[in-house]
Amino acid sequence: MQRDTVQRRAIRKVFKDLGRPLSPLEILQTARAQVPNLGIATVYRSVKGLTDEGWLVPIDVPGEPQRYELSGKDHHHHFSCRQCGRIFDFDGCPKDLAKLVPQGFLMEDHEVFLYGRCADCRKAR
Amino acid sequence: MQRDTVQRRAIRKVFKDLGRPLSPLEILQTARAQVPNLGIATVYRSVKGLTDEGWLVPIDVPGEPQRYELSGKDHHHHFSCRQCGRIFDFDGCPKDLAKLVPQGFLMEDHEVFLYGRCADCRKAR
DNA sequence: GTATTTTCGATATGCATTGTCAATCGGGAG
DNA sequence: CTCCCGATTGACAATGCATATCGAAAATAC
Repeated sequence: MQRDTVQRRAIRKVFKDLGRPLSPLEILQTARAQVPNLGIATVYRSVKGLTDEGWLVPIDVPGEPQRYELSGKDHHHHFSCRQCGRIFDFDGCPKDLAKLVPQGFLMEDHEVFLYGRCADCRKAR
Repeated sequence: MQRDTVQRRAIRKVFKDLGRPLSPLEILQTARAQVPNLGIATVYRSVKGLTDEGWLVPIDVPGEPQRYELSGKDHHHHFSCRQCGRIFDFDGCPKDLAKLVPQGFLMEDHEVFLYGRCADCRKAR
């Protein structure tokens, strides 16, 4: 069974604190504040475990490494800040997607990505 | 200077014939109909050349290898068929994206991906 | 307390992509 | 048209990156 270790507690805390999709490297860097010599292998193992048990879900962002976020959120999409590289959630999605589907095609799912500057980066400069 | 070789002619022809975004492997497999022992390195080299001169543009599809398509098309997005794995273009895009941007964020760009079955795959079964 | 799982750190894998190099080809000079 | 040289090719090895695995040491659950 999955044990409750300081490393896994730290990783879970990182997700609950930041509340946005994180890459393995972001998880590592943030969790090291609590567990200084956390290994990247442990991050991958824990993420895999947490994904298998459904606590995390994988997120694919075009041209970026795999990220993960807490499962169970409402339907939403992602905003990528070109300056700081962070990914944020936003609620809602376009309502007129069905009109765009080509003749004869069947749409089962959709993804929307917005790119730009996040509030922090706009303020910073 | 760039020479006009049978390999590059074949690769350009593949893009003009298929008219959809192609991965290096798709290019290789299709172009081998004309140039049987075309090498993958040549595909990468040619694609890089064609991209540098602006004839191709790179396309990132979440969770998939890089693809390329002819430049100069009108604004459009991509449909990914879950059955055959091919990527198709579709025109137009949602008009109500601006409403979705979080407070204080600046949207500079957007991407939309649709997933499902293409017309061929729906017919096939 | 003891058996078992988990960790770390290094090393290994899988994959897409790039480099190497001898052999070949393209295309302008003659 | 033919020659010639540098650009290009194809096979293969090498890289880069994300991810997985290994074994000894440490931590956890019962």
